[in-house]
Amino acid sequence: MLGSSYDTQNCSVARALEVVGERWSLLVLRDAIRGTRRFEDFLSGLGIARNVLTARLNRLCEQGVLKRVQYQDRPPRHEYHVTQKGIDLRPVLIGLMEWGDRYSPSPNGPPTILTHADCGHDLHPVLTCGHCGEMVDNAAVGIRPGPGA
Amino acid sequence: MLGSSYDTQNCSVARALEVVGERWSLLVLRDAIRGTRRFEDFLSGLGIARNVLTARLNRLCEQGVLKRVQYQDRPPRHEYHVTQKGIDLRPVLIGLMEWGDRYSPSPNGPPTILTHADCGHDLHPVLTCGHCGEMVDNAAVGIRPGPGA
DNA sequence: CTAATCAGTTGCTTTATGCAACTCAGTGGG
DNA sequence: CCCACTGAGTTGCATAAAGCAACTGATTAG
Repeated sequence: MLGSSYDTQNCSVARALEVVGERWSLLVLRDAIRGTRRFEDFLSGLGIARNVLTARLNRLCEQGVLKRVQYQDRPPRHEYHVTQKGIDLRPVLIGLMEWGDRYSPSPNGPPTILTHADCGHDLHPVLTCGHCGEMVDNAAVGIRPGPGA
Repeated sequence: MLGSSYDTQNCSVARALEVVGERWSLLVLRDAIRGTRRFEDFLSGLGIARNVLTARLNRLCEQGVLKRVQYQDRPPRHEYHVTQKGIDLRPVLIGLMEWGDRYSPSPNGPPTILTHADCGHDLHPVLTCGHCGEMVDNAAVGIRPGPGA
């Protein structure tokens, strides 16, 4: 990133954004989660510049969000596969998607709809408390300093 | 943002990132949600450059994520308050926070802990299906094109 | 009269990004 | 053999964004 990064901060959000906060990173990941694996496919799907795509893929691989896998020799070619670490960012992408749909909707309706395989319905995830299972509304969220504060 | 933005894409994630995808935007919002309201407080909390902070606050206000509120005349001064639109991004911030804590933990433990006022416990939110209420694991998420595709 | 505070603005330098052109290894056709 | 084509980059250059320090302007504090 730029000269001084977010590292003066002791914040988990900032640490996450160090990894995926650069321009295009989350969109590359979104495509990767959707199944895109090859350089040229990311390129045409995103409209990103080639050199920037190279940089993003390398960084995401370094950070373990993607993994480079060789799929042929002669000439050596590789694809980019999402790792568990990458998949675990899906809640963030889903959050952005729901928010984008609500506040900057596309004219004809949402371009992508998630489905829940377990119940077969369209998926609009909600945050629930991992402890009591209740839906978390924003007013009920408190913040307190943790041990690393 | 830069010359060609994400707008060649028909994607809700991209539209959301048009609004909050620039460097610092989400961190400004995080501080605003935590209660920061004044220019100098954002500045010292973030380590961002003054001119960049000006630009981010203006853009977030334009987009309705923050609202500029005058709190005195002579000299006229304003604070920045989070709107509902901004608060609705909290799931995204929470997602980044949980992911950052898991994969780039700070050495002494998480710096910030969320609490759930309704049950009194620490909050580790999980995504659940808005329809069937089951916890959504990533394997169960499907994607299909929506009407705006 | 001077210093301090808050909220910016201005000017200049360093990074990132965008874009087009080029490389390189191998494939397919004539 | 010669030529075009594909996939995955690399290089060079122009533009845009970010970082940094210094400056402005209104007002209150000493």
